[in-house]
Amino acid sequence: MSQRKASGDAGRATIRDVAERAGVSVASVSRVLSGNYPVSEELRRRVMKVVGDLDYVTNAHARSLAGGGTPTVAILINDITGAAFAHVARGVEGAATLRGWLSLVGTTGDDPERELALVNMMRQQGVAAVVLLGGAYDYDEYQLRMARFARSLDAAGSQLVLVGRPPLEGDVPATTVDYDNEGGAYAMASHLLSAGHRKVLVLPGHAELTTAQGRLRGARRAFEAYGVPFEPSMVRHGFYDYEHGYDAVQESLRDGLDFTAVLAGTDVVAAGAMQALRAAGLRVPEDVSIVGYDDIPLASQLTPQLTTVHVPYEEMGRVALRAVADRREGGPGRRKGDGDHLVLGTHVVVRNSVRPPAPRV
Amino acid sequence: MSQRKASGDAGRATIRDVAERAGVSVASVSRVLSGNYPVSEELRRRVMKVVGDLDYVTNAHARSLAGGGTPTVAILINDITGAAFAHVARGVEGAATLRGWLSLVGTTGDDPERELALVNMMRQQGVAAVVLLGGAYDYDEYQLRMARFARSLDAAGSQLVLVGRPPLEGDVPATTVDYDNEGGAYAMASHLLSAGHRKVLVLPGHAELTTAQGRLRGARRAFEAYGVPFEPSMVRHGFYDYEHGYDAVQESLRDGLDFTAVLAGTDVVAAGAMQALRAAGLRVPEDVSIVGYDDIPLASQLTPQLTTVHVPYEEMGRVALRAVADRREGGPGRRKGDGDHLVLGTHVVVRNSVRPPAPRV
DNA sequence: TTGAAAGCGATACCAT
DNA sequence: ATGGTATCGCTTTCAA
Repeated sequence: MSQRKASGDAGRATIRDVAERAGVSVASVSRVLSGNYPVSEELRRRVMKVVGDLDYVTNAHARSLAGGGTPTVAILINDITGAAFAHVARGVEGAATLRGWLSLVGTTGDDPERELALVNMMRQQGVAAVVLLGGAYDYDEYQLRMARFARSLDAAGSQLVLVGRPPLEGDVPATTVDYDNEGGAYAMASHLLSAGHRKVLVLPGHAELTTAQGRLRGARRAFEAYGVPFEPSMVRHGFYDYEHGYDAVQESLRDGLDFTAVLAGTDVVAAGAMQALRAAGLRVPEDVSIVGYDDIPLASQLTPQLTTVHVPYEEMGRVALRAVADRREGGPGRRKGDGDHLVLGTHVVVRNSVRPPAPRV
Repeated sequence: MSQRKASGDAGRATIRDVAERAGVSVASVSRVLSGNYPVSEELRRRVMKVVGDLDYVTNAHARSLAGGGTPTVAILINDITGAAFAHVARGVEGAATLRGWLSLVGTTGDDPERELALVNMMRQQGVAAVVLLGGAYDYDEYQLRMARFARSLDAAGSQLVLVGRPPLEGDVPATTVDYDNEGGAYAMASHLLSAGHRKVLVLPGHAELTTAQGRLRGARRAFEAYGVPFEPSMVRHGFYDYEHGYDAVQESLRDGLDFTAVLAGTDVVAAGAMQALRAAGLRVPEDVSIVGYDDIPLASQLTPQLTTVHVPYEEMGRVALRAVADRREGGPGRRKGDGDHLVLGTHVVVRNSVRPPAPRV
């Protein structure tokens, strides 16, 4: 009987417990378990037997400290509840798990304080990378903030990855995985214009949000291309939620705005708009056409099914993780400190929510 | 200049770097940072200055090893993409963050192998608890599997928490946070019956899934209470997805089944059913009524808005985390090894998808 | 192939 | 109030 522990049940078994009980050295146990070193069949057998008996698992903290350790990615998001987030997260988590990596998740709730606290927490954890998800509110301070994160993480041997927002300015050690936001909006608006719509209610999202800005730019460009004047009065800003879509349409109707189509900033906003239209006795798409953006499952679950812009969220997640992994292994011909910028394509998915405008009354 | 590191930039700064540079002992630095010990103002100032300059953060692994460390909860789920999951996760994550805890996330994809691998991985991480989310497929092996998880985790000073599924049988050290699944189904079915419906198409979900079983039981009990015969031929099993709802209704229609209402196992299934009904030229709720289950945002975004059963997902998440925290601190009058079973209430949310059945043709 | 021992970075006990 | 140091559990030279 060993002196310390009466008889092996106090707390968690350690590698030493396994070694003693198997009558071998801790080094040997370590080697058997890591599997990255030649060991005799006999040794492996004896060790594994004890490991099974004791239901032993390695202490990840000790392992990390000593050099080994499972890489971990941290996913940070404003609100875990969005469908778009879920798909990016699935992409990241799936790719991470495939490589045996772990995924941490944190929500910032749009609070810079919490964001900072979380980034530091992740830095303490020694994560391989911090992945920031979703559009950002591009205030003055924002660029500095992110640059600081990037450098802190980089200095600690970690990385900052921005997903779904524009790359940072200047020479900042961060990777960006983005999608052709403006292009998608351009194509979507063109679709509406080519169907004959000229009076379009535009609900791009919150004015300070990078994604909303891009979508608005794309729409405006399409109008220009079609030689159709873009009326600022037809633009209503607001959050990317159902209520905003509902309220914006309801108010526009009340204000006597004249429109034959709604270009919504997201599918959820489109859903709200649709409901408001119907509440006002208007039919979709017979009286008013509606298009969304994101192509989350909701888009095809609405009636009529929504014509929208497909964004490859899950793939973005996978791409982000691959970028992290590549970079860790000293990516091909890539200076450390270099910022990568990857852009994935978007495309319009035509369903049943658009019809040519009804002849003017 | 110290001998090892040329000049403080190799990798991450350690507590020793901070101590040297501040001209104090590592013990002092530790005390300043932990803040759980009296230190002079002067010392604190000097240390914090250096900490700022070096952008130092403590190594979480070392800290854990040495005794301290941030508690972490692991959330395990089949598919991260479900709305119900998102809300439970938000509850858990929110409550965790509130306490300064971290949240790990893993997806099992319905694969027992991956589930086991993940549980072990979490055990290695020394998590405070593993929270398993969502209904389970209750095969024979299931109970044994979970019991094994529970004991392993318990032996390692961790915990197993089951959320959204029935408690385990026997004396297993696991906590269960569940909702009144059967009661909700009973109420929902009663609502339909009291509106006059007698021919109801029931889509409870996959037959082996605990949640589906409970919902089916609830429905059956309601029929009995109303003295209405429950026709097995009116029940169609399938996955909890949009396609199942669509296909089940389409096939039922094709098979000439006679029904005036659909009792769907989830809101998503209801959405699919709704679409299929409309594709067949039937109006909701004028021709056929529909009810769902879960009360995810989708339910109120559909047209007509769905009458459904509200499940307090987010609260379940919070409750689960609180249970973990309580237990860690030696919960009030609770033997270690005791399994807790918490059940939250559900209730029907009446919206616009139900009408009394149309007079028979 | 296997074992002994030196760290990894922090905490906390024991001195001072 | 502050400093020295054993220790946490594991990996990894270095020897044998």
